[in-house]
Amino acid sequence: MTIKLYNTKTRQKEVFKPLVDGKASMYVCGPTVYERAHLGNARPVLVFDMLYRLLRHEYGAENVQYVRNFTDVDDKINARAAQTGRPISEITDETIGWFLDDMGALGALEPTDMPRATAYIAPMIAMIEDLIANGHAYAAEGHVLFKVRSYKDYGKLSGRSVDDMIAGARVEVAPYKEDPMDFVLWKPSSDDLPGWDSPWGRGRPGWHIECSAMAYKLLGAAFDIHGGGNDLTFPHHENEIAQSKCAGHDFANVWMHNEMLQVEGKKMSKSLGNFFTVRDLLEQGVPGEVIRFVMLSTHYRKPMDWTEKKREEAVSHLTRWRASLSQRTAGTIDPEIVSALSNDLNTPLALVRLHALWKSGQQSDLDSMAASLRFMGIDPALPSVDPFDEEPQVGYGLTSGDRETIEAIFTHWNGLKKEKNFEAADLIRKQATEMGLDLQKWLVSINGEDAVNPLILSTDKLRDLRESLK
RNA sequence: GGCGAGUUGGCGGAGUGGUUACGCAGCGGAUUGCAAAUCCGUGUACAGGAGUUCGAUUCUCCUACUCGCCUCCA
Repeated sequence: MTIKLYNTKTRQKEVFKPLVDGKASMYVCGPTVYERAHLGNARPVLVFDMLYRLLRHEYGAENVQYVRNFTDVDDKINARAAQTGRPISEITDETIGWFLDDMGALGALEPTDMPRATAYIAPMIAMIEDLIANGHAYAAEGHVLFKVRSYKDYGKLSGRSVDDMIAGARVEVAPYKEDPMDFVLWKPSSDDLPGWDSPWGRGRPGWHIECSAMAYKLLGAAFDIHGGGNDLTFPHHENEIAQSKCAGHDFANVWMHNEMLQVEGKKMSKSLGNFFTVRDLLEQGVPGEVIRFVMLSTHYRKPMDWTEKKREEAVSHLTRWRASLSQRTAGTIDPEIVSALSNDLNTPLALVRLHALWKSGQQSDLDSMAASLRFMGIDPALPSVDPFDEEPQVGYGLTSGDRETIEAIFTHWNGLKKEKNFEAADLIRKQATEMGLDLQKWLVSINGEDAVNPLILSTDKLRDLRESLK
């Protein structure tokens, strides 16, 4: 199947042709590890997870190399350490564990390589030395700066010129810079900051050099795809390109950028109070696959708006689909879905196809649907929409005690209906509805078993209602 | 100020130079103690203007608006 990808570098969709026939390589910028990943962090992870899955499907799992770094040296981490009094390594180790747990809950596969920046300081220093030797960088006052004017194509990826940017004048002016646009490759560290010995004294790397150095070490001088959020296009990726090209590397062939996430139509930010982490959602009882489904429902190059309504619709679809799929595992991935994904990751179109397969109801279509869902990172065999799952990341925060209580109420209600005592039955139903339990929706079938509609209930109120029935 | 993306029916969201997805909601019907769930039916929307064309929602230009990045937050 021909895979087409939109390349930021050329601003058009191109047929993907790997540098090495039958093998694909990709590098995706990973998180700076100092706190829980927020929902916006999850978007590139899921976008490139889908790409990774598609490439594995096309070339075979053993023929795809996927590198995603952890930035574990950064001033934000230093600040967090200073503020909490905890050692840096403790913070970064813990955050990396969280990140992998949270992304795993969203069904993201782990990349083949997950390098930590601090393990690649020597290659960074070597690369910086090389850049200085070739006149692309200079040392000044313990800093090493990249000479932006020495790379003629600087600004090409993001479509801007150095002169335009100077006009914009939002650059840090520092006395040691020859040109205000020059960016830091290496900076000095005081004794209380992490640092490594270097030809320029004890210091630490600037942000951009790590990706150039790690991509070179792990993927070589040239590789196929480089990805990340579109906020990274400038300056991060522009700077990566400048460094790597000036070091004589061909670097990435295709550049892919996902659009940003919004929440109810607004940018997620701490000041607006709409900032939340993936873990927050999971703990509220939103299953990881629901988060994934919502993410898949918008094309990666369009802004993704996370809304309560979309969350509800995703729950509804997955619940219904699961009821039809139960244990089906024998199918093959639907070709139309592969085709949709191969066209620049058209995940919304792939979901449309899933709807069609579901609606058909044919055994073979349902088998194919199950296989396709699994391909897209949603396991149809996992009963993760079970509201009684006590693990909050896959359920709705209800306990088995709640289950027993609801079952008792439900049985009682059904008994009254069988006796044609509708007046009493309706009264119970009304009481239940008032506390958030919709008895009528309770019969949604999941895997052939009765289940409740995903509602957040109060355990105490449930108990009260049950008592009142006795 | 610079750069980029976008504007599709009530909402969400694909796509196409001519036959106009799909989901949700709504409406009508079947079913049902009522209801839920399910099933059947139902929706000619492509920001505005100009141009190219036999024909444009789809291509070009302009205008308006929205959003993002350029600044620690992906």
